[in-house]
Amino acid sequence: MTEPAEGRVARRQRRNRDALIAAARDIMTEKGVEGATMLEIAERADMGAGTVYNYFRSKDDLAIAVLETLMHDLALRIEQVTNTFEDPAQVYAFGIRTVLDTATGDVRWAQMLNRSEVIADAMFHRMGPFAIRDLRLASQAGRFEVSNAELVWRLTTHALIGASLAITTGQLPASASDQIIVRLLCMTGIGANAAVELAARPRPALSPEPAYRGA
Amino acid sequence: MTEPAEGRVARRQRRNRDALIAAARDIMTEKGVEGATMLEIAERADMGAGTVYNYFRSKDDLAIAVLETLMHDLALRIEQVTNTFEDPAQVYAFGIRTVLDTATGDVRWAQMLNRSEVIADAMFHRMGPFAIRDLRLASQAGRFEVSNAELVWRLTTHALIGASLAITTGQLPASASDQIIVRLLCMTGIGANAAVELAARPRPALSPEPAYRGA
DNA sequence: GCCAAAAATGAACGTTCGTCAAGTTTGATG
DNA sequence: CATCAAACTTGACGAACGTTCATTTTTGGC
Repeated sequence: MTEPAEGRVARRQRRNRDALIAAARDIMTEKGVEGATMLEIAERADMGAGTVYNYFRSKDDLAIAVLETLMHDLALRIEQVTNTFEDPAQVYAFGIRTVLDTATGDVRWAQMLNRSEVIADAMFHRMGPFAIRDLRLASQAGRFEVSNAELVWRLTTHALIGASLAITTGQLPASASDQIIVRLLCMTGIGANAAVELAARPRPALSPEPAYRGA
Repeated sequence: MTEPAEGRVARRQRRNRDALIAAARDIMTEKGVEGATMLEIAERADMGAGTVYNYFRSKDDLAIAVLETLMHDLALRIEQVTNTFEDPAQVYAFGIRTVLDTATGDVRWAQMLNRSEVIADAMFHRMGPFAIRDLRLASQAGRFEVSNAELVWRLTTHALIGASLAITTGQLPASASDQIIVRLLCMTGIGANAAVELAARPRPALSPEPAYRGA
């Protein structure tokens, strides 16, 4: 059969896969995606260079997997803070604000921003379940006017990554963050005034990032 | 002296530069940006491989120059149609709608979309003077509520390119175009209802693209 | 303990971008 | 017109990359 059972083999393969992602994440953090070579990644994961291709079809595939771990972790940490909020619109606002701050402040994100379409796509899929849920909740509560939450989230991810790139490359000042969030909130159909108010609310701190222990 | 006069040398250099852009545009149209090699481009422009680097610092520089010619041409053709419009908000709406249709329908654009950040940046700079002017005119007329037109345009370019990429890769249906334009118009601070109305107005056809004759 | 099948290996391959020393053209000057 | 320095062109070249593949090693059911 093609899938007899989830046995020891599958577990070992998952461990190797995770080791590769961890190694790639470390090296790509130091040298950027293009600067990281497949040979170096394989060596840090204690494998031959060819073995990597048993787990990832290409270098791009591996880079995407790395990004997805970063994003999933961030989404969970955001949720830890926002699940005490009263206003569902504020939950969404806090989320995109935190993503913007992380993308521009965290070196590991900043060095990957020049692969915009890959990052935006990963963000759409990995953080989408959280963001789209929040958009829908806020719409049901009458705070937002979003008929197609997926579409709004898709546009928001690209604009968010683009804005982050503009900030890290100095084309936009970091002080533009507030205005960026206001305009992204405008896409939810909320009025400009309400968006300004929403973006100005105090934001509690995120919990620190836990150490990576694989998947 | 460094710049004695605009003589024959400068003219020949511009001809060479234009020939390079034209050659690169052709080959990148056929094979995409990554598929085009510097050697092939140089040969089609009748130069040695090394000569290209006298005109463009890198392959990226050349790709950007190609994009900029496409965008400038499109901006002029849009202007030809919209300068008869009464409503300044409609001018902007027609512009972004046309860009979206072109980016998803024209093969030459579609094949370059996977370099999102480069395309978006070129669009920001080359079409920005037109778009930002339109945003300001519509704001002054009380149709939009935009305090920072540059920022809105920056976010719009990235969202627009991202949406185009999603459509060409099949992640979004082409029928989502209307909703995309509505949400991009929302970023101008106009209400959701007004955005829907604006996006639904009839759009006259664009004049056909003139043949490329260099610069 | 045996064996077929799956996984790992790392050297080799084909391409790539960008560089460089050598040769050629240019145009102002005497 | 002859001269010459500066600017330009050239194409072979280097270094490095992602990926492949024949070979070896490991695996796990019998």
